[in-house]
Amino acid sequence: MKNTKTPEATDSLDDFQRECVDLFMNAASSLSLPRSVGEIYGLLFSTEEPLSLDDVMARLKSSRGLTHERLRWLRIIGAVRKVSVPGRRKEHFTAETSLRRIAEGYIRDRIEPHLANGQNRLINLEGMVGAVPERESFQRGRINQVMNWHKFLTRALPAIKAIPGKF
Amino acid sequence: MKNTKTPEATDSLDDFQRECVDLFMNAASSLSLPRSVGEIYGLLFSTEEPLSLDDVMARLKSSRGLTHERLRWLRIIGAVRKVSVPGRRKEHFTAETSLRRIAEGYIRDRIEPHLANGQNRLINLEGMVGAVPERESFQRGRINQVMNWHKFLTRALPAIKAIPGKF
DNA sequence: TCTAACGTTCGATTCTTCTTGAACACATTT
DNA sequence: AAATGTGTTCAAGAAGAATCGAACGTTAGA
Repeated sequence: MKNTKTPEATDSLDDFQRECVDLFMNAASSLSLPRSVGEIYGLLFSTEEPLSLDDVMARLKSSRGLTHERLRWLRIIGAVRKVSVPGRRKEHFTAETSLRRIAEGYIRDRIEPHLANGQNRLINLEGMVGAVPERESFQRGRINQVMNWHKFLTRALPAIKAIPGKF
Repeated sequence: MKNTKTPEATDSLDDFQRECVDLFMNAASSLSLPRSVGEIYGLLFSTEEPLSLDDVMARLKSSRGLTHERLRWLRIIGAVRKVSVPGRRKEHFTAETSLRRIAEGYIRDRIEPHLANGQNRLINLEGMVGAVPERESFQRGRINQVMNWHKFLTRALPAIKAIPGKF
């Protein structure tokens, strides 16, 4: 008879893990992220030992493709780290618990690119001002407004790194 | 022959408006909000005079129900203000241009409720610690971590109101 | 080199969310 | 009160996003 089970660690979740999975699933959807992102993060957050892709897949009963996709996203953002487990060939993953680092990654990958793009669009907008002369001053005012936002955000975002304290 | 057009103001957008609509539509979807939210905000942002629900509907060629729904959402968040236009019966709307106020509204309505809820869940989580004795210290560490996040966020969010400057 | 284990990609399917349009409710004017 | 203008709600259809699973690549060890 062949052994079809993983060597250690059960496939089912304990209460603590179930509750964490649920907690982060909710958090994810209230940030408008896919539920499965929160689900996976919650599992890793509540599990002491690093898990492989197959471990995660088995415990959350989701597909290989999806699990892979979400783990990759979490890794890019910096919410999950790849760790090598001695004696095992598979890649293993563990949760990053520094909110600061996660926020930095999220900002870097999801917000800053849009800010940079917005810069170009602003320049573009300026070329359209004054097609109707009586609206020119209103339109210039609006562009100014957006430039202020832009300036504020490009200053405020890096400031997060400078906030003291552990979080 | 009956007059089926609105008394003043054309139904079509000028270049400046079109560009703003597009700009905010993109911004909305990169914040994972419905595109139509950005579309409506962009129109109001780029239009000097307040617009009625029917004005918005006509110019964006979208349905009554949707336009109503989105305008209400924008109003609740505080990104759009209701203004009364003398001599007109309909309600009219105009864009709030203070990023600070918009952010405050968004935080108040979409983030703080989840934080409050998270508080309860944390208490709940604490009851589950130690079902397996050897995991107890790990689990306590995690709960501590989340409590730190919570503490940080409940301090950081109100701090936004205190940031000096116009934005 | 061959084989087996593992990681990655992608078309098809399922599920959510957005959007529409028409019905309803409420207020204002005649 | 009737008629008209206006605001709100909701069931059903359309569009889009999340998910699955099988096929394909890649790497490690025999």
